[in-house]
Amino acid sequence: MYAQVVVDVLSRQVDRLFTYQVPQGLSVRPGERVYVPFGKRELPGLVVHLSEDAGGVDAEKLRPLLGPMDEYPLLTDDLLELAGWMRAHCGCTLAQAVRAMLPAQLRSGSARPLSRLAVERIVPMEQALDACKRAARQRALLEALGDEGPKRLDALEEQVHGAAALARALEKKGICKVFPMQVRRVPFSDKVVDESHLPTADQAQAIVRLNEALDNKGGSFLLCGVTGSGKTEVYMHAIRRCLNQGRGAIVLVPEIALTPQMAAWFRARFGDTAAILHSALSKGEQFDEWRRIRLGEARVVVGARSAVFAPVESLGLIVVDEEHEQSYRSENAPQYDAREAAVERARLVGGVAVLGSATPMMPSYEKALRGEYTLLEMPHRVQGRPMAEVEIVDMRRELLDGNPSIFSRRLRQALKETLDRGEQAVLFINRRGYAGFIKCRSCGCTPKCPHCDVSLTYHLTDRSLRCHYCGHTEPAPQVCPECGSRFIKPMGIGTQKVEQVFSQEFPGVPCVRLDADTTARKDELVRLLSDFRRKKARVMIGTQMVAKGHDFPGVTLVGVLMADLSLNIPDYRSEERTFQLLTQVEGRAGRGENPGRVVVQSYEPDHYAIRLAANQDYRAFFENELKRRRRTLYPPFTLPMRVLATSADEAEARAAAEGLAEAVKDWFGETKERRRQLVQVRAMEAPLSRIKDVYRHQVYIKLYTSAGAEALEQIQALCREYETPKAPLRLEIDPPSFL
DNA sequence: AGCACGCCGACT
DNA sequence: GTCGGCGTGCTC
Repeated sequence: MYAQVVVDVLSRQVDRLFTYQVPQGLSVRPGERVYVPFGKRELPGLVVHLSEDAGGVDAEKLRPLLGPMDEYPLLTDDLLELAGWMRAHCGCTLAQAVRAMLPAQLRSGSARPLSRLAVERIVPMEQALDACKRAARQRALLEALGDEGPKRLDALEEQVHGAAALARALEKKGICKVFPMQVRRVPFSDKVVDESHLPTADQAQAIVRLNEALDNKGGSFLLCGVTGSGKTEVYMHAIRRCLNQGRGAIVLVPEIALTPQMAAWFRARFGDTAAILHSALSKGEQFDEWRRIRLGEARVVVGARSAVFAPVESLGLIVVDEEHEQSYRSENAPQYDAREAAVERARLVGGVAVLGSATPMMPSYEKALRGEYTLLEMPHRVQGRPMAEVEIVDMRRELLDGNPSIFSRRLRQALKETLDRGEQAVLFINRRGYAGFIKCRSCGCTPKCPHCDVSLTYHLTDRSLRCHYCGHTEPAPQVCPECGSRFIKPMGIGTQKVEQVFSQEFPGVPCVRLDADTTARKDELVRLLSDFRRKKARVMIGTQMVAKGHDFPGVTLVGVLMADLSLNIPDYRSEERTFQLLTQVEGRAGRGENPGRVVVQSYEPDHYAIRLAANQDYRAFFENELKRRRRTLYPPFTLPMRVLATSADEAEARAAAEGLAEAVKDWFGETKERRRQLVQVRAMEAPLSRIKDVYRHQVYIKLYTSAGAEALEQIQALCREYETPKAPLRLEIDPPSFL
């Protein structure tokens, strides 16, 4: 018998399977970890399959594997297949893919199942009590211990002081046994509360379609439902169906630590059947949850991105909630996209994948329209609640009318009314826009790159405007090129500023500020959120994080201070992000009994992203944006990518980038067909041209979507060819930013 | 990735 | 004469 093994070495040069003899009398299964001799070393590896013959390799060369590392296979068969898919689609090695699928603690070796001392009576109760007639406290311990097998000493200590010492004494007498008992670190209540409401018509329809798919061959779905339409309820029904079929389910959420309600819900509804995986758990807790899943004790998994690899046996359903969230893309190797991995994994197991959002990513919705996913729409809120009423305030007008404050008259008035009624408000400011673009306060225009249709970035050092995509540079204008106004200057205010102005205008009103500074620690963030939910604060001022999926029933007013900030960050997705952000933040208003109201302040009040977000009209936004993407050649019509060359030696970085750019140009120039696949290639300095004395050059490459896997592989191969030990090249496909 | 083997400068 | 620099090359 022979085993094909992925050896735990990350290098590309060993990115293949190695065949080992399985020694007589040893049995290993696919998915199992084994120790193998590798050169002079002994390394962990993972068996991917077994065969009767050596598979063409010279049988003399084959060495025997040393033996299994664990008691059971760590990966399910579908995960082994998924690892192969990742190598093909994420440009990672098999070993990297496998590592991503295993809890980190398994590698460090310190992953011992946590055990606590427990005590168990080993003789009949009567005999035991008889033996300690004169020891009242030992008898007390025996009684506390009762008849139901072993109990943990730390639990007994609460009833009988000094339980440990007493137990030792009883052990000496041969009455009891003290031993370490394995415990789970996260205790769950196993009460199952089923509070399912009668589904709305929208929900019922979605549920029917998902059930149908679960009962048959599976499929991929895009659940597009407005904020407050009750997508979670739909997930719940699908999960129940799946469990009833004897299969398991995975629910991915963007950042579970921020939405403790989600975890609480699942615990309440599924009790011990649910496992929660997220980064706020200790490594040990994560491992315990992982093991419970692997051993089949937990069959519903809720977790962040990496939970898509949870080793659920006979998986039937994967839900990706808020599928538009950036956090589903992994930035460091392996660079996978959890949405794509979810769809692929569901396909491998013949199950169902559901991507849900009020504002799906452009490519997802486009796939749904093309039929790659089945589109399920939920255009109405539950219980017939109306969408919040959205008002857009033109900040150019405010300036003209002599109000230079960051609060418009409308917003100030609305805040006052809301606070007078004893209700709560959220003030949202998108600080990511701080990246430094310039904007004319009179006409609202922002200079854009003539080649790339993204905002130009203001560089203070030489007062220039630069394009982060193509490197185009021009001097910053003194007067607005559109209207001649002198009020053209860098934009951006922060949360501190808002807080300061707010407390001046509304003295004594308690407010919380929520941004990266105040929430460096996760528990601090959770505390601020719960303070606000419990109404200890009346107003919450925050960045993006206030927009995300929170349910604050007391909030009836949402103020968006500068809707334009995210509109002008130099990224082709800034229109899409602005629409998503505004739609989500507007969805925070009026989730309780009282109707919601939203005031959006903007210097570009007529921009389609702002207008259509106010109407919560996803479809119209999509159509509009798709037209722009077609015209400006961005996804889903093209695939932008860049190769980053970094080196302590500037000349090396430049040479690597320029060499690669030439080679790419040449390769695509070779045939007529390839020429049609390429939009552009260009080598340049990276926008952040030096970080910590490491020089950065980049090659910007844009391909038409028609270019297949072959083109991508070629680019990867050229990267390997043109990198040097001192100037490594890293390919980033559709990177989140070009800095 | 490691850890070899392999061929050229300053030290006991 | 050796110890040791890190440049290629292989690992079932």
